Amino acid sequence: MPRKAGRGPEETRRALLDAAGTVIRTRGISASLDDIAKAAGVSKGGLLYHFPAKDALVRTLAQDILDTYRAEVYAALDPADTRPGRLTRAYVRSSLDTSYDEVAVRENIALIAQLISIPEIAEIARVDAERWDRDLHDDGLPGHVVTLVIAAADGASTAPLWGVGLEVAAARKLEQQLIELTLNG
Amino acid sequence: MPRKAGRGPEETRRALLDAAGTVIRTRGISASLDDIAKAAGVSKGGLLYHFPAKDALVRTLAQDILDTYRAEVYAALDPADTRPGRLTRAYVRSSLDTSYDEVAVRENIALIAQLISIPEIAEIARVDAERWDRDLHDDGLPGHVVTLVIAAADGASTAPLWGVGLEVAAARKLEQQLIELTLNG
DNA sequence: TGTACATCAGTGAACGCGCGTTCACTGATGTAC
DNA sequence: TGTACATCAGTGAACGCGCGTTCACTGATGTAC
Repeated sequence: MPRKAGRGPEETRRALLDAAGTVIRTRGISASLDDIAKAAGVSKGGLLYHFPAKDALVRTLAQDILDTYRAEVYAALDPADTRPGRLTRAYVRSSLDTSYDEVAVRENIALIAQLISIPEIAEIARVDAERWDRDLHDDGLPGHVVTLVIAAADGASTAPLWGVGLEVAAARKLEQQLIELTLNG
Repeated sequence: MPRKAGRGPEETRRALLDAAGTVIRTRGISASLDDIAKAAGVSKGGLLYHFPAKDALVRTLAQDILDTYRAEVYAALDPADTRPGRLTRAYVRSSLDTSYDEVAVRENIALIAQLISIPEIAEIARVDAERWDRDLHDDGLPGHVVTLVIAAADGASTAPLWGVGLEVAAARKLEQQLIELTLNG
């Protein structure tokens, strides 16, 4: 049974990446290729046609998640906001605003935390983190304000990883406090 | 070759836990029992005498790390400090003060992040996180201050996990800001 | 103090299972004429 | 428009290796008398 009717190869590839995300999120990084392939409706061989090895799949997945998050933050930029710190505020909103896809954002952090034990992926994450560092420090705010606000946003969005996330009201309040710090800091 | 001269069974057990920590830190959770055992100067069978299965070893390791961290924070309590928020300040100092064993504290976070994909350990971490939540909110500070300060401390100490930690000067400055927030908040 | 015996703290070989990777093969799709 | 052929997008069986676990065995330590 070759090429599934109603699905082009690019869609299969996308389905495999998505399946890898959900399966690894629940079963951990030791999830088998078989499980991932099945979740995408493809045989293990089919998976390996698109990604020559597990490493390649997982590397692509990590990069994809980081890119998606960056795109989300930039999409959260407020066009009406022209004051210094607008990127920082978008970052805060993306990290804390529960109206987004709260679960997805937070689960992705847990997923990346798992993938990061693989050296190649640690390197990918490092490059991404350095880019955030540059971009956020070019955002017009004093360094110590950026450090505090971003650390708090990261801490809050990483909290579910340890088992207890913020309640919605607390997250709203924190978001408000952090935004204010970027305006009066 | 039974019982190694100059080392009692309790010391062997401790050596196995320490070895598990360092080996898993560098090679990830998929590190083999053979590697861990060798690092502790024991055979694989010897390891399994002390810990009946890999799960048991890793569970004990996780609990040990969490307990150690808690003890460190409580040891960092300032006896001269009787104002509200003293535990929160100890938490901040433990997380950020680079004079402690900075590397160890931060690497332990990375280690726990890896272990947390195992459901049993996720549960252990959740219980621990809830206990911190209670203890910190009984510390005499307004909830929104605790949330902000602890989130920032967590975010800063988790930063190395993503690849770029704070510079020493920035960490000092952040520590100072957070302490001030607990005093004037 | 010596002896006998039980238990403790391991050793190291063997087993078996799961999983990543390879490979021969296949039917649909795209292209040339 | 039909036909021939190449390539694409897979399938699924087989292989082999690593790793967790089991197990028979062992020499040192502790205990009773």
